[in-house]
Amino acid sequence: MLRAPRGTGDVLPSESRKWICLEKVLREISFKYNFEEIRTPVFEHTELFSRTVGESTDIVEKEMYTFEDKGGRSLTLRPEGTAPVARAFLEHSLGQGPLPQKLFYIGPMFRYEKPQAGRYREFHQYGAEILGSPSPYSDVEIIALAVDIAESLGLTGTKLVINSIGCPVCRERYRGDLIKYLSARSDAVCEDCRKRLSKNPLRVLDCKNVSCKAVTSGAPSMLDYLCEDCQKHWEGLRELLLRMGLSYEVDTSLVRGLDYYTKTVFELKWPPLGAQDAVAGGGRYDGLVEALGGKHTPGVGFAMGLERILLAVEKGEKPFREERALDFFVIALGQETRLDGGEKASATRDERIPAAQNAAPGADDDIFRRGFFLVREIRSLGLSCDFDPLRRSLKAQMKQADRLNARYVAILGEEELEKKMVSIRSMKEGWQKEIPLESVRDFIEKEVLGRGNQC
RNA sequence: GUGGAUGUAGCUCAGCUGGUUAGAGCGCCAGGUUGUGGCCCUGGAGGCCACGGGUUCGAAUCCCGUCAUUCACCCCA
Repeated sequence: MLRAPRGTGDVLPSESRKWICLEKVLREISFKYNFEEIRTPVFEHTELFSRTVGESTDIVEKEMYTFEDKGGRSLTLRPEGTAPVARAFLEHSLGQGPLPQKLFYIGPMFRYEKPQAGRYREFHQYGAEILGSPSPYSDVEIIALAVDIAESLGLTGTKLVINSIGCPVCRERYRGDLIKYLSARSDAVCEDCRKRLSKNPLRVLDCKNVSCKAVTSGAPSMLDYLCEDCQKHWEGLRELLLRMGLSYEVDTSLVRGLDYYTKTVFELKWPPLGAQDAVAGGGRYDGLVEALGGKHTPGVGFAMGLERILLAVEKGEKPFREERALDFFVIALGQETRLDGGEKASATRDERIPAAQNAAPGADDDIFRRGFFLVREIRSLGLSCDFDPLRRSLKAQMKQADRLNARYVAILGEEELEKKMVSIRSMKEGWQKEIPLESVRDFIEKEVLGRGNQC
């Protein structure tokens, strides 16, 4: 049997309802913060990511889905959303419009990684970006948005972790000293870290290896190297967070894996998730737009892993309900109820269904046609409605209606047809009334509509 | 990429140290009710026991390999 590729998966109806709810919450909160949605392509020129995310990062080095199209272009399925937004910002000169631009996106991302709880090869991210504001107020707005979303979804007890990794100027100074410090102790760190030392020394800081931790605990801290501008920003950020009542933890080993970050970096963690507990992560990227050939345009943003969020929501205080609901189910009853002409129950499904499709039109057709018209009429009133095309027994159809969580059932049989009536039954309240065919519409408008149907 | 665990019906799982017709619950279909759902009862459909090889008189069961799933490391959302 052919299966979905490793690290990918189908979202079946019971799950897709949760996705719809989640996306609705995300959009509502985004609009509340005055962000507008942007949709960018699922693939981009490979160069966009290699230039911005960084050649030596894991993402670019080994996780990208890169391919050549028939025109010989090197393209890559986007592994993250910020660089594409920055590209679109430039391409459409959004910088010429009012600043800052506040944009959010929801969509699939791709990373060739070994799948694990809350980590997939195709995954979905929500992200929000503020372009054109250097103010720490924007940092805090981004963080507040992330926290607001988590709280709205019932995730209590999230942990906000922040750090500053400075700007290219002060980071370079720090980098020099850090390399000096680490080189002197290179035999005490793990093999991976010895490689990182030359490529990306900051990453040694968040190595979990015990001996590396021992070494890095005494290492110089980036926070002591911040230049005046970065220092002011860092202090402004912390003061604002404090005043907003957003509690945080400073973790100088928090180094985000993407090269474009400057100054503020942060993560929002939700510990019950286990190993993959970062539910949102982001930071400031003041050099990104410039690196893509634009004017200097500061930016801040974050991204949220939606599969991970969904996992968390299930474990949290407000899990999504997955109940389906139908307003009406129309049952048409003829003499020959079953379209399969009484095929043995032992027949398999596959054998029964073609029999149903080949049934010859009979005397019952009038009833079924009227039933079908009724379905259309109910739908035209704005209600959801379904019927059984297989002409099963009344009992079977009632059962089906029950399973579909139908609020009402309309029964159209010979008895009703003779009297030109329809039986309407409330599945929840249990009553059943006969209504003249021609006033069904009125009845539904009066009795059914307006009672409300919660989404 | 590294390490561990697991693969039996649509789903969740039994199947003892190898022994012949592979089970349960839920779900699905039908009947008990000549036209009424939920509860109950009865019957039915549905399994190359992940795949390939090996050991054995005999393998779902033991061994090896492959693939998949999963947890952790790495990294990240």
